[in-house]
Amino acid sequence: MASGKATITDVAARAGVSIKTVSRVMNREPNVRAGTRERVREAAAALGYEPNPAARGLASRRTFSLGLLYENPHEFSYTQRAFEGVFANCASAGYTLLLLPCGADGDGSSAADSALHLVTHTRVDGVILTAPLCDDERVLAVLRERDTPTARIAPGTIDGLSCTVRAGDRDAARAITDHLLALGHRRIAFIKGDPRHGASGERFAGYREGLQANGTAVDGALVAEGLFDFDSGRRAALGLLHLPHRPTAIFAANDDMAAGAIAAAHALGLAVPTAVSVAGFDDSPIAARTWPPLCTVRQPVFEMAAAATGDLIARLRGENGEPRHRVFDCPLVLRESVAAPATP
Amino acid sequence: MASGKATITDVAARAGVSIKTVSRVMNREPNVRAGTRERVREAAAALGYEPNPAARGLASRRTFSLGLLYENPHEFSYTQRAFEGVFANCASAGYTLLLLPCGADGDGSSAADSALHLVTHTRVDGVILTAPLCDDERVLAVLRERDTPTARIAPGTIDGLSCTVRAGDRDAARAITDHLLALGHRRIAFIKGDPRHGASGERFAGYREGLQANGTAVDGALVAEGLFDFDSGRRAALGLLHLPHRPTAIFAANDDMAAGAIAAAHALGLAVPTAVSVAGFDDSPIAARTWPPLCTVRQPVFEMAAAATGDLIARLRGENGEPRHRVFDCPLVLRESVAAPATP
DNA sequence: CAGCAGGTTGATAACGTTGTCACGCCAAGC
DNA sequence: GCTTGGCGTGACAACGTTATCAACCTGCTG
Repeated sequence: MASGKATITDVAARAGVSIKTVSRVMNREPNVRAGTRERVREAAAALGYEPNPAARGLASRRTFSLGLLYENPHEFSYTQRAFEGVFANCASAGYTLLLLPCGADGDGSSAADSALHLVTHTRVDGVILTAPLCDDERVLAVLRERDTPTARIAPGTIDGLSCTVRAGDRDAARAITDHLLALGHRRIAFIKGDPRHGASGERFAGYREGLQANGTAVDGALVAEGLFDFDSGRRAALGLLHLPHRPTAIFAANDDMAAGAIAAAHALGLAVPTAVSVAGFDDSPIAARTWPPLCTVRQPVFEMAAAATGDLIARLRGENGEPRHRVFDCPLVLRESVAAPATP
Repeated sequence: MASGKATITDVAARAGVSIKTVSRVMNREPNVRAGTRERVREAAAALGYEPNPAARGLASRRTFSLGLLYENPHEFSYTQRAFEGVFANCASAGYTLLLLPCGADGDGSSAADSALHLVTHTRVDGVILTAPLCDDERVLAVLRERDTPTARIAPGTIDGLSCTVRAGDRDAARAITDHLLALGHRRIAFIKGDPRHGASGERFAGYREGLQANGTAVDGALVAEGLFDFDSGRRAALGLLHLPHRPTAIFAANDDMAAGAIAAAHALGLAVPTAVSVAGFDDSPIAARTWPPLCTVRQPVFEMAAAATGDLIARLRGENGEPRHRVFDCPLVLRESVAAPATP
């Protein structure tokens, strides 16, 4: 049980085979007789043998590690959930995961630098990008130049080179809008997300589609700018709620901004949902912690991240030709922050 | 600029020196003439040379990577902030960071297994443990057995083997309690944290000390059990607020439970802070997102994690003999969820 | 019965660093 | 002038895998 010390040579000696055969067994390669395989397995177990990843990496020119590149402006829970999904699939596939936060100091070049550093210095086999990095041209250029297999989570556009996963943002935003309309709301405000995220445009499009399909005009005064963070949502909502003819419902493009909108309503003495309904997007942990709890759509971040990782690993193994592009449904989550408007 | 391809041999050839000298320059070793050093640097830059970490690891028996082992039950923001702190110091010291979530399925052995896997399979140079793993005897035993340098964040006890950082939990809890007492509260309830965390006991002790110093009896009926998560806080608060002679203030051992307490008060139609004050602990993002915003103490998680990492890396470099033990102050953060009690 | 195809195995050379040790060289001390 | 000792440098052997290719079986085919 002198584990951590045994090498492939020790295992080979104990099993009475060559090191190459041990290597074959450890890597599940075919063309090893069942009996031999068994002997090697026993020897490895008896010695507590674990292949040395550095030696493996040196000889095979692979690291069996993936890099998760992210920018961490506001959406910490999104990142965390994505991480869990990526990790789950990495671990089961024998890959190791490196996290690389990119400074979100607005200085876009630093993200590309980080990506470059990740690829050259750590030599990960593949990279997973989350929004908004997955639409950063400089980052993508660096990865393309190195032929680094890439998966992108929630990209704005799709290319033929990388696997992508995204939520059905437009449909989900449409579903929220339809729900509000069905309850009788007509003055529905929208707080946009960070324009650098591809999802922001899609969610806004879903909102507009819903209104138009209902024959309700889109009132520009009811559309506010936000950046996906709590405070931008709070400020946008304050503006909307100060309008002469204020909205009866506010739909924010994510939960953090919706939480800000609820705080704004409270600050103005407006009860939610009696005086104003508030809806969000994501079903992040904050959605269940506001008062009242937030009506939203559930974005399956864990599943999306896991799928992206699975597709990327399949790619690394050369298992599929064309990169996959998946779209995930976001079911409606009804909670108390939305109700029918008061009839004046 | 064929970077990602150049090896130490190419650099040596271009600079007209041996590979050993290149190695010396890249590792900042002494005894290289300034002119030689400069020539090597230029050659390396011209070729876009980056040392191959696998080869380095193989030859030096080090990986220049650290593992962050954590259990992720409820405190996702804590973990995230700790990660950022650890990463900041890793990156600047040239270390790579591996994250290893441990299944928090109550099955304690799995954490030890994860730790074992981390050390044997990935061969990290050192490990950082967050609470409550840093007090898990099996995990510690595994690491001790392998002589793996370790840093622990928020441990319950201190040993002579690992670096530790922790918050001044007792003093901070005392400060919150004193603040509530100074405002005139006498019936102050406490919601305990997860007993597996060393900090839970300390925070409770600070609460008791505060009451006793003030000559106020500790009423067992006002002490409720919690697990650091929102829902346990909500339930505990519901129980407390249903007491015949209910408390005028609730002090929860962390912010997530305090947010649950606020939700409970809302659900019962009790205004915060008019009818009941609520205080938390951590100053996590949720504290600024509740309504009203949460009075709490700021735990400098980023700084704590960064310090732990710095101490661990110093240790790996053989720079200090005895492991350091640091304690961080937690300043009071006054927000609107706490006010003087109503005078009946 | 020779020959051939394909499954099974092993010798040996990479892979790109660091560690060890030996070799010049030069200044200081006798 | 001859040691001595430290600095600067290089040759070469690790480090523990995977990759290449040849060799050896075995059972069939012609």
